[in-house]
Amino acid sequence: MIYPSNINPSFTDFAETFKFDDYDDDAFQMIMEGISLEDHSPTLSWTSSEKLLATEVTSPLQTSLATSPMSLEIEDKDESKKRKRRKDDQVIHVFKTKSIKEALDDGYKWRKYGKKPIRGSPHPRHYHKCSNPNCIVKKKIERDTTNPQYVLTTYEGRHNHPSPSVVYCDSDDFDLTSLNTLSFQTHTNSYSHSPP
DNA sequence: CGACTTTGACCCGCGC
DNA sequence: GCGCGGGTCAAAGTCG
Repeated sequence: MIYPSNINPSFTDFAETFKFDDYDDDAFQMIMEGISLEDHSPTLSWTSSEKLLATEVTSPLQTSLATSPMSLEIEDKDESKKRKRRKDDQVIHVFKTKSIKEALDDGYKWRKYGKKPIRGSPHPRHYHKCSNPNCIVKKKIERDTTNPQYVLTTYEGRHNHPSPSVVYCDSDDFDLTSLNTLSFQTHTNSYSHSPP
């Protein structure tokens, strides 16, 4: 089974999303495209412009990584083009999230350092850096031009420190022992994440 | 007062 | 070489 290991909302937000009976009324809708709210068994589907390059996730515990962007890697044409100008070991993650809010809580602290109007889009792009002085991870946030309901969040690099607000899980369904090592395969490399 | 946001200026890569 | 557009810097403003 493939799980969207996401993405941005803090685990708290993520969990709450699945509890909403009438989520349309909530100011914050975070529904990843393709997630079934009925059976709580998420499956993935992405827009045709995106190619899912990492597909295998081993357990529902992936949802516990909602606080961490080190998960799935999605490549679209533009990002692939831009990547050529980046360092070889640069890791890019693009997440598409249905949300009214643009500033989704992913558990890390970010400092905004720029905002630019994007040609062809009525919505500006926001630039953020990780607030940790020793961490060079960057995040770009913009609204999907074709569907403004969605927010595209692009992460560049990997955090070299734990999230200041990690919540791994609080459900009986989760097997904590599985958290020791979670591995992912991307098109550029494979890596694993061990929680602190 | 420190942390964060805003915003105009600047830098740089790319296409022509 | 030049212009355009995306990305970054840094000073000023804001907020708690």
